[in-house]
Amino acid sequence: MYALIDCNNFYASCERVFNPALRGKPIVILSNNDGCVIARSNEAKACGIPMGAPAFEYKHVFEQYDIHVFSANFTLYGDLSNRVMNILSNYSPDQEIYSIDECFLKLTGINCDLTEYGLKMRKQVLRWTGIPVSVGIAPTKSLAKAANRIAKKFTDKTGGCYVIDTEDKRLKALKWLEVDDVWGIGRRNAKKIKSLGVNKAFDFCQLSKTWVLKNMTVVGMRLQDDLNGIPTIEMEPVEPKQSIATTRTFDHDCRTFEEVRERIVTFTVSCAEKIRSQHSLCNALTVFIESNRFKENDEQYSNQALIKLPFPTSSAIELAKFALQGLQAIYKKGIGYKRAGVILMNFVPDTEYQQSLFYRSNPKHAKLMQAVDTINSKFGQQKVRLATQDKKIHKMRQERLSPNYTTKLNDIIEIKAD
DNA sequence: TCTGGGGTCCTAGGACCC
DNA sequence: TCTGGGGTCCTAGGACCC
Repeated sequence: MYALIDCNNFYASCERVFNPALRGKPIVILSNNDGCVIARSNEAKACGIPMGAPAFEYKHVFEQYDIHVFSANFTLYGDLSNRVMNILSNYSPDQEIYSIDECFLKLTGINCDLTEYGLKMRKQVLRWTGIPVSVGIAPTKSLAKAANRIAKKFTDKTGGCYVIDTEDKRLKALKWLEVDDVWGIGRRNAKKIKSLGVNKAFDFCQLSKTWVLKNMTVVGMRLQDDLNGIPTIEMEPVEPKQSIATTRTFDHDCRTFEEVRERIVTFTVSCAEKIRSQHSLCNALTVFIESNRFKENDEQYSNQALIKLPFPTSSAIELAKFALQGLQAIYKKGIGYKRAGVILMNFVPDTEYQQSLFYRSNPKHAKLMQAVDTINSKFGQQKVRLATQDKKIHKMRQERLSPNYTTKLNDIIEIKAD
């Protein structure tokens, strides 16, 4: 059996942990630059605020319903996530952390009553961290996802844990679950499936293999089996990432090459720091730039450049040079750029790689970067920067940021008493 | 004025090989 | 008039997830 444990309205719950007065009140969390709504409490959902709502368009709704608005505080959410995952790891040796707010546990060899087991997890996480979670348990991962949905939707009845352990329960769940809510069926495929008059997960399982293969590739066929109770989607071991990206939407349109160049270098430096921390070197990178798609009257342009490196490296200095080659190749004058990014890929471990006959990474850089990483981790992000980066650190708009309650040790933080 | 970010997997089609 | 057959590797783009 597999369990899927999912934190309820995770970001909103994190804000509530240290500000209990917010319990029962509507909360929304905004993306970078306070752009879009990326998380909502149940109360905020009830006010009709959709996921991804642009903050400026919904300003009046926030005021009308007295909604508490927060800038995303990923430091806080990341730390609380670690605590939740740590607790849950005690319930099975086989844990897959699937995202910041959910994980799978393989419950092989657990002989007690599974509903009790799930409720125990929920209770302990709530008491130790203040984060409410829902637990779904079933014979396959996609069914555990479905069970989790039931647990969450009918918390009053289920107490926050639902187990699919009989054929009757499996069929009942699939006949209840909408096709668009099936894990692995996205907007595009849901539309295709619905055009056949199929609306429930159960009916999706009845579709012919030929149709599924043709329209949804082998991914769809695996999902069908998994929903039918044949475990097909396995636990995934933690492995180093295959690509690492830093991408941003800017708070204004950048119209000069220098401005865009500075951002690209900063993104590259950030990516380089990330691959070093997973002990990889990269062999290729992509740079992309995009105009402002919301300004329909402006000339639209977007492009990307893939640069293959002559040698594998994780040196920010070398990577920045290659990234700028890419930028130069695609940069077009006269465009207002609104978004850009850098993606590193084709990784090899930093301990074992093929030396090129003619080119190699500057051997001094490895030590230099190590020193930079040490300094920055001790004294704060970007204390040591490349000269091509901006003199001042690019500050995001974060007008409603909560304190880093759990990770900021130097400051005294006032926590409101419950 | 303002509109998110970071990943994975799969496939079709092109380039190349003998 | 007529133009082989069977592979592999790579990449861009599209689907999905949170």
